[in-house]
This record gives sequence, structure tokens and C-alpha cells, in this order.
Amino acid sequence: MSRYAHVIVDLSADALDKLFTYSVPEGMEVAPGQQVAAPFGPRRVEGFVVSVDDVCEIEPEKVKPLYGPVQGYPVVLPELMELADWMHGRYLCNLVDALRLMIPAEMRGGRVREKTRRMARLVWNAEQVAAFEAGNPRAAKQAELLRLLSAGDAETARLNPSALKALRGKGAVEVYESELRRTPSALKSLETAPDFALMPGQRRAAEQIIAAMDAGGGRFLLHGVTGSGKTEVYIRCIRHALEMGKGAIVLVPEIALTPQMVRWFHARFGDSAAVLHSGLSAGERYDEWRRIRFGEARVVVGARSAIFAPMEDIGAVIVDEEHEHTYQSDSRPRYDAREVAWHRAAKCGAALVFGSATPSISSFMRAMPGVRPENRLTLLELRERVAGRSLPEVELIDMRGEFERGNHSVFSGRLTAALGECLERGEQALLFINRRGHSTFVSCRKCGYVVKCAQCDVSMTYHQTENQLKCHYCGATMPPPKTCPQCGSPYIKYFGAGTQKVAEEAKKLFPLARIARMDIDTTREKDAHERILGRFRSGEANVLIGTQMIAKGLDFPNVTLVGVVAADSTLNLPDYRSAERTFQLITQVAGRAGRAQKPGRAIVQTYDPDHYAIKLAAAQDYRAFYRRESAFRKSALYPPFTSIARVIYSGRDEEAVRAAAQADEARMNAFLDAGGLRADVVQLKAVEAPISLLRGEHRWQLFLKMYFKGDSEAACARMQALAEAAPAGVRAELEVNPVNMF
DNA sequence: AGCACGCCGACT
DNA sequence: GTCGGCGTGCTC
Repeated sequence: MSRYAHVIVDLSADALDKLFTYSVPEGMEVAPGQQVAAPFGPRRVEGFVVSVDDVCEIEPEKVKPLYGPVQGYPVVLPELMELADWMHGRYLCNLVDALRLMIPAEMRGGRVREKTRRMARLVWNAEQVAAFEAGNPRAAKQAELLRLLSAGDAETARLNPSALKALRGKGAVEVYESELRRTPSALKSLETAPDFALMPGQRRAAEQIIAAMDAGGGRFLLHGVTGSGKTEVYIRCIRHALEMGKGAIVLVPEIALTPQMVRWFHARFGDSAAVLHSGLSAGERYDEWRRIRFGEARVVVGARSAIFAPMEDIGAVIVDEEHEHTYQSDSRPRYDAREVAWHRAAKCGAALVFGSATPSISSFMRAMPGVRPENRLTLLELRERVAGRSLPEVELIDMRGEFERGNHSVFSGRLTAALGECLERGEQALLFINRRGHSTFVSCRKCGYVVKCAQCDVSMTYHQTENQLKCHYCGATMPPPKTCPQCGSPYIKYFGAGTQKVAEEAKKLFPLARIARMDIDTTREKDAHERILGRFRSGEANVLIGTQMIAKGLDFPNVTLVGVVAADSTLNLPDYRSAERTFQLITQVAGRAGRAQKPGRAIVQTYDPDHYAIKLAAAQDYRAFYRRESAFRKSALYPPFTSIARVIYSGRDEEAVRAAAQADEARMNAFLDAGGLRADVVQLKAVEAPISLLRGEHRWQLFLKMYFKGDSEAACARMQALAEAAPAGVRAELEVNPVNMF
């Protein structure tokens, strides 16, 4: 009986999102999840075997035989094949798009290359070596080489080439290729650390999760104030998973920003910990992946895509800082790692733990009473910081008063005084400003003209270090104008403050300040994060000024002051989550202060001190914020009470883009009426996107908001179909739960 | 995704 | 008359 393999070819196109049937030649071993090579039209493609059976549903003469397996083992575990299938339905992506997430990119297209090194090995035994040394007193270099190799094999690159050549000629030494495992730099430290003693709250939380693991699953929201030791709870759960003979996956928002977390895990779990993230070199990523695939590493710490780690028998899946939007992918497939984690944990009977000091509104809602069991998270709370440390005292400064008193600096009187005292005591400070660059916009004082990017509908930011205006959306640069391009007046003014300006003013104001600046501009190079944080950790720098990337997860014992330079910079964005993001940011940044013996203090500057997000962040009252914010979402019909989807249309021809969006609005209306879905819809509208021009392309959007219980899947499927059928010259892309609203 | 086939405009 | 534009369709 002939056997057939049903294969998804490794090409991403809607027309190829189906199984192709190949015959399996006699004697060839293939299994589901195996990567195979196959003929495809005139060419050779690679693909993933989905199933193997003896059913062939197409005309037998069309069937071609497989060339063969690419790897000797299934690269996609059965569990992950299922997960890919689920994603295919959930995220409306091609199956191959999901499958591609499950293996390192270097394994596709025959690109995989083991990194090898040429090594030299001694062939002769000790007597032969001794005899040679005795007989050739003048061959000192060769004798030295022989002695070196007696101690063990060595890389040829480190050996004297002529001596090596001579010895190879004599048959004394041979050279071989050795496969090399690359160890990511974050894992190179070999320090080890014992587990800490737990506080009662931590112990209760860990015990509950562990009990659930023993019972075959469970979902938890670990809400712990900053510095309450959530990591230690994770570690106990992972230990328990290992004791059960199971593995664990830990997701962190962005691994480059949490090197401390990685070091931590390696110190605790040694070589059984692996890291996976985009900052690894191709080879490193491949090696780590294989260590997991073959069970050498049983704990994975990684960013979003680590949820697809080829780990068998998972006991715990942990999502740290679950409120972070980096868990949502912003390119195809637009998956949400938290949802995938939820699904994967459920499938393999693992405990799922979402941890945060500032949970997302939607997660916290799931931890409230009355939620159906399949959507429920069990709330675990850590109300205290470890070792009796107190939360930082937070002080709000009304910047309007400062301005009226004639203080036009970015620092209020209070922050200036506090920073001065902090530095005098020999302690460290963190200054947070959510804008990079120097001035956020450049404008003419006479006519009000604002310099905008020619390619994007966005004002340009002045960068002093390069003396250039930059567009933060497309990266375009231009020299700052000397006179107004519109009215010719010479009164060009630079408004708003970014990290560069804050650094500059701090330098002027505080002679004691040794400043380190951390934002995208200073962290472009590899390992720059580590270098900057290293300078700060060692005390070489005593003021760290940065954007979002200093807000999270940093734990420096000597930091006693945190300054939030402009708390409302994120508050007035056209996004329903702006209050939530502002609250999270302020709470998280403030939480960086006072993490060791010395008490901490945070000073939050704002022009809007009465806004509930800012007031409640200062009070560090998550519960009150949750109540306020969820009431707002409910009354204004925003998620999680509704769901939002949109198709973004973009193209160079403004008219064509507009027409495409409006035509689809009409089609969508017809679909909703025909399908009886009208009552599920809050709003459907084709409108110009908030950023109407990006990289020279005009943008419109078809915006859909539906009630939570409505059939949004059907509506999204239709929107996806419309997007795929967009006219030539217009790109259209569906976004369900868009990451941002621009 | 590629690559072939196929039907309409400007070129030696 | 041909070369070549990229629209449509197919790949087991």
C-alpha cells in the first residue's frame, strides 16, 4: 500500500494555504512535524509534513514523490502542530506563517549550518611524543605544540601553523571539524545563587500554583506590588515543574531590557536554562533551540516568540509583566503571546501564571468574581515588598505652578532639590522621560508652522547630537531650518523635551551628575543595553536618563530617587488605553526606587495632576485605578467590553486608498445586514487613519467595534477576505485588537 | 512565493 | 510585424 504525506509548503501565500499530497518513496521515514524537501512545479521547495496516511484525494498522476526529510527528526512537535492549526483559525494567518514561528529562521531554506571549528588532536601516544622530543632538539615549536595537545585538543587557529603543518605531515596530529555550541553572552556568567526564603505571601502564592500543577493545570494572575518578589514565586514553581520531570517557559517583555532576569535564571538553573530572543545571533538561537528540542534545557526564558519553544512536557508557563503590549506581535501573524500561552498551557496541563504589578484591565477583569471558569484567572496578591521594605513615597508636582513662578526648566524646584540631595548622599537617580531626542517639535513663533516629515503626517523631533531633525516613524532626517519655510521669519523655536534635553539640563544643573542616557538612539549597537546598565550598576554613572526601557524590571539597590519628568506625555494620545498605559508607566518607574535597604522616593511632574491615572498611580492604588478605568471602558464601550478590529489601507494614490476603504465599508455593511449581525455592531466606519501619511503612503482605515458577545469572528473573517481582495496599488491589512490606534 | 501563459501598446 | 507590460492561474 502506498503512503502519502500531506504537506504545507514553506511559501507564504493565500493560494498555498492548503495541503499538498506527495507519495512517500519506499523506505523513506517521515512523520508529522518533519521538515521535507519536495518538487513543486519546476522547483524544489521545503515544507512541513502535517500528516502521513494512505489516502490520496487528488488524481494519482499529479502526485509526485517527496525528495526526503531535511532534518532527521520532526522539527515541530505534535503539540506545536496543533497549536499552529489553532493559530491559523484564531489569527487568520496561513498555516505556514504559524509553523515558521516554531523553528529558528536559520533552519529554513537549507540555510542551517553548524558552526564548526577546525580542531587539532594528538594521534601519537606519550612514548612517541617523548621519542620525537628526544630526537629533534631543534624543533622547539613542534615540541611545544605536542605538549599543548597532550593536555587536550585545541583550535587550529590558536596554534603555530608551520609547526602544525609539519606535525600533520608526520602523522603526529590530525585536524577535524568540530561542531560548536554558541553560548549567548547573557548566560556566560557562571555565578550560582541559592533560593531565597519566601515571605508568607510569596509562599502562599507558590503553594497554590504548585498544588494546581500537581492537579494538572490552573491559571493565575499574580498581582504583586513592585519589589514584592514575583520572580522568586516563579522560581519555586519552575523548581516544582523540574521535580515533576517537566519543563517551564518564562516569557518576559523584551529580553534585552531584562538582562537581570536572564542572569537570575541562569544563576538558579544553570545549564538547564536556555534563552530565546531576537537579539541572539542566528547561530546562538539555533543552538539554544536544539538544546530545548533535545531536552538538555528544561527552562526557557524568552521574549514573545519563546512561547513556541520546542519543549516537551511543560509544567508551567509564566508570563512576566503580562500587561506589556510587546506580547502582541505587530507583524504577520499578529498573534498575542498571552493568548497563545493560555492555549498552550491548557493543552498540556501546565499551570499558567500571569504576573504584574499593574495588570492589564482585561486580565484583572478575568480575576474578578463571576467570570466563567474557562475564562477565569485565580487572583494571587503580594501586597508587600520583600524584607519589610516600603513602597517609595510618591510626590506629584503641578508643573503649571512652576511655569507661573517663572521656572521654565524641565525640572521643578522639588525635583532639582531632591536630585541634588540624592547625588550628595552618593546615591543614584533614575530620570524617566518618555521621549527620545532633544526637542519634540520645532515651530515658527510668528506663524505657528510646525516642521513635519515630508513622508509622514508627523512632526519632526530635533536631535542635538547629530544636529538633525528626525522623523520617529520613518527615520527620515533633515537639517533644522534657519528661517521658517512658510513665512521666512527667523524665529524658530524648539519645543518639548526629550532624553537629550533632560540630560543636557541635568548636566548644567548638577555638577555631581555622571549621566548615562538610555534610549533607542544610544542602544542601537549589540550589547549596548548591558554596557549602559553596567556603567550605572558599577556606580560609574549616578544618573540614568531614559525612555520606556528604563521603566521596567531594573533593580539597582542604590537608586533612591526616581523622577518622572513629564507624566502626561502618554496621556493625551488618541488611544483608549492611554490612561492605562500612563498608570502602568508611572507605577512601574516609581517602583524602581528604594529596592534595597535605603528607602526610595519618586517625584512625578505633570500638567494634569487631577487626572485619575496620575493621581492613583501616585497613590499606588491599583484597585482604585481598576475600578475607575473599567467603569470608563464600560460606559464608553471600549475593550474589554467590546472588541475592535480594523483594516488599514495604504498606498501612494490617496484617492485609490480612500476608495478602497469606502468600498469595503459598503461591502461590510451589506455583509452585516445579510448575516443578521447588525445588532452586534457598535460602530463601522471608514475614516482617514490618525497618521494619514506614513513613509509616503496615504492611510485610511475601516474601523469596526462590536459588542463583546457579538460574533466578531465572522466579522473579522469577512474583513480579512476584503483585505485580501484589495485592489492593486493598495495594501490592506487586518488588525484584530490593534496594538496602537495610529 | 515564483513562474508560465496570455492579451494589448510602442519599437527596430 | 515583434518585444514586453503585468493580470490571472497553477503548483501535489
